[in-house]
Amino acid sequence: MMHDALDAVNDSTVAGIGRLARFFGFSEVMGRLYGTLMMSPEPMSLDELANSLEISKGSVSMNMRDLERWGMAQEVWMRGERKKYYRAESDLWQVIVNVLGSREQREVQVALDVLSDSVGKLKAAESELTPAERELAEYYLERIADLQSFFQVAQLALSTVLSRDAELDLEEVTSFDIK
Amino acid sequence: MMHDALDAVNDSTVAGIGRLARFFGFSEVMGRLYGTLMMSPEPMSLDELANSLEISKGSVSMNMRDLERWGMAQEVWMRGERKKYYRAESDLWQVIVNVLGSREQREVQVALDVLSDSVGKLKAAESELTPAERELAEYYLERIADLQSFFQVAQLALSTVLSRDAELDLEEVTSFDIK
DNA sequence: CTGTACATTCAGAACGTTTTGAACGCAAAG
DNA sequence: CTTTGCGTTCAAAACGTTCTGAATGTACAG
Repeated sequence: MMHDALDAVNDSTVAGIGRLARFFGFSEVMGRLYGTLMMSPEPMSLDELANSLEISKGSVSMNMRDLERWGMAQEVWMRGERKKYYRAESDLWQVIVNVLGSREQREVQVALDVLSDSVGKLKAAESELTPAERELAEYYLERIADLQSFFQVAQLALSTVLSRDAELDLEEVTSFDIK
Repeated sequence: MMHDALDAVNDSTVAGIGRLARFFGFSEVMGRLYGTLMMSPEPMSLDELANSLEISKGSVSMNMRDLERWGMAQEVWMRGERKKYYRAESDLWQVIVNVLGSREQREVQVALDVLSDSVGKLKAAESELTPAERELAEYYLERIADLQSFFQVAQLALSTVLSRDAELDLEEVTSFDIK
């Protein structure tokens, strides 16, 4: 009923975003739902989504909840309708900021905490160590210092990205007009 | 036999790197192997690794091959030894450059290729479309343009990071001496 | 209050991934 | 040539994750 090319483009975009989602540690279904919404001019109901992706309504329900949690989709109230409708957060930079801000930043912080805890343990135990153990402890401290530097850079990079105005970046690059 | 604190630090570091590996889309075992090597002052043999992590030799063999492919570990020839020994690539920036350079960059390129293919399809089909379909095609082109901008920024960011001297970044931040 | 139309939950099934260990290959030593 | 010690492979098993669909919850309409 609809032109083949439209279907094909829709499918490959949805598949691509699904792939991307998986790559970033989300479920593939989440990505496909997001892609489907993004390619729909109108908000879609749970049933429409389940139908479009040929998955169960239960799965749609749970995955849409996750998408909402990540700020990747929002509920839309359609007057006179009892169904829930969703639309994709269309500002991709907002999505990135949401994910980096809550997930990645927390991850880095946990890593740094574990490392400084380790340093504490090693220093506390220092006096009880044999000379051979002490040498190993020194080695551990060096390796841990490397990891700390690494995560500190990551943290700095994250907060830099997060404090930037996303719109600006987008403008800059689109104006390059790379073919 | 070894002091508890040393064991505890080793374990939590190995676990942390395993967690991180999983987070970045690698297998957790790969991360733990890398962590174990990084925390070992001496190169380790497959048997030592299998023993240390309490996993099968087969698994160690396969995962070490992957680690080598990613440039995260290197084989070390010990003279007079028939065993293979490995050491971790200790420059974390080199590891990042390896991964971003081969994996992420390819991923972005694939996405961009699919998108421009879609644009081609839509333009080619334009003349065969009904007015309603044409409107949808326009909408698709807008969304695809958004995605293209997004991936172009990603590509730009990647090549910027990759062309930088990694050592430099590390210095900059360590000199901040963030507590 | 009852029926209807939806959304949500969750146990079990389906599925995909990872691990294991036995079999095999290979090279050095005897 | 045979044995020994190691690494590699791969089919089967274990495991973890995701999906399904029936049961349940919820809110509105009549």
